[in-house]
Amino acid sequence: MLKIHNSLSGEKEPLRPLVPGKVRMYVCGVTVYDYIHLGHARMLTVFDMIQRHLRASGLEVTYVRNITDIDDKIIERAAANGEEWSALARRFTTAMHEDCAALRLDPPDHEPRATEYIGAIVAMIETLIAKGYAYVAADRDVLYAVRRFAEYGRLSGKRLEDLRAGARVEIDAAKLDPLDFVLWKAAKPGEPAWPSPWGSGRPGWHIECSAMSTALLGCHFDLHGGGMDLKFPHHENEIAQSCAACGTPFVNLWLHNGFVRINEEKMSKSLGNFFTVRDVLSTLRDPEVLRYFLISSHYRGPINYSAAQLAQADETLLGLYRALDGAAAGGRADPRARTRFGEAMDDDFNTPEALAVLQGVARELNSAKAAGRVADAAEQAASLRELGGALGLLQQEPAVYLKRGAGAPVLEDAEIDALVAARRAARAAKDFAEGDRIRERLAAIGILIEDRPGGATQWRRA
RNA sequence: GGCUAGGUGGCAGAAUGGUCAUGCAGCGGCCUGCAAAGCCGCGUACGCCGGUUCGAUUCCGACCCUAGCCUCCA
Repeated sequence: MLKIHNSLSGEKEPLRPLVPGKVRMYVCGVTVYDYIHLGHARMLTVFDMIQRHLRASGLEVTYVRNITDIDDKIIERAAANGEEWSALARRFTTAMHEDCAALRLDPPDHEPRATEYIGAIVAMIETLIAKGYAYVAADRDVLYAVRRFAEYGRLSGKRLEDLRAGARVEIDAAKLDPLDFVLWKAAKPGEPAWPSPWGSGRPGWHIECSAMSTALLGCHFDLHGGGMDLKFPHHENEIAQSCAACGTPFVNLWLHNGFVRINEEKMSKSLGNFFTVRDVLSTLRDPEVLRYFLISSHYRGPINYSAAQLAQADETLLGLYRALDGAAAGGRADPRARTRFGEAMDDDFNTPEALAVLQGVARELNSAKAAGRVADAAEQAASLRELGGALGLLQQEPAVYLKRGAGAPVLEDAEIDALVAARRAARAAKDFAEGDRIRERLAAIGILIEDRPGGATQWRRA
């Protein structure tokens, strides 16, 4: 039975889809004004993992992940570059898609862009004004009147008075309440703008998500996710907008992933301590290492990033591929491993536990290989591939994976094969000194030799 | 200041009221010409102080510490 931690209640709850067998899920995607960083990578990977497990559980999933392609930062960055804002947004959307593909993320079923939904956004704001939840301020911005929504603060566990007391924002004279937020921003000269009943302007960030999720999933749907930092105010505001406009409940389960930290601090642009996905990937043997690292701790907890941690993930993944290497294909997965794995994943997507199941399978696989139990080994290999696949791992050809190194190769594969053959000949002639010399020469350039029973030799890049 | 998560062995990281997490690193053994890989085994881990209990890392309370949110943010 699948249980999921709901940010709304703070407890694990069974997933009860509104339409039996079907799950509608919305995740706040990225604002495309720069290359995505590791924080985005974690969010994207976590919800990809979740989406995969829901489907693997037999549910029909509609996964929506938006793109914010118009906002202040896009406009600023484009102006700084002397670039058209829409060109910049397109450029970084393409870059994000490349990074997602490298991480082997399934594309969402829908990937709406805010600028494609201006009509729906304007309509929703009109409804909010008509129902008395929004007002046009003196500066022509349209604001949401937070005090009109009784439930405001429920998701984040905050009360309006506390928020006001701690508010670090300067009181804006145009606002009825300091916490009122912008639905529609009146355009300043030279800024991109769309026509509206309140004059030309552009949507605020919060209303985009409400309008897009409602347009694609309806007023009331099952799952909504995003990074921890979006809980307040973004998700709180979405609830206020959607509930008020639709007059129905909005989302049943809210999921929030933890942060990526650098030296125990949140990684963020403002702290200047962020790493882009493409920079990190360029240092790795394979993007799968990053994926493994990102799911090796529970999605809700923080994860501390360092090169040492990635090296550890690399070593561990390598061990899994080594186990797979040389095992016969075609076995059937072990039902007990499948059950243990499923139970771990059903328990609020406990990927560390699921990974531990994989390790157990790998150990049995290695034992079977060492004992020459070919059929056993094939069965365990099938388990590893199937369960690894459920996490988006271990789908590559082991022999190919093992030979891949992190940087540019010093020697071509064929040259290495020749040296390995020379070593084999030397050893066959009992010239161990020569054999060892070759091995050391290869080791010096990061090529490691592993002799297999029966005289075969596997090499890999360190 | 308000609110919310946490503090587990050298490192990373789960579960759990009494028995094994798991991985990386380390040590010993087997295997190997020697290695590597693999397998087997090893290490008195649960922030601090009280309480509940036959028994607490696990439940309760106080305290200390860390991180996050309260402004854009995955």
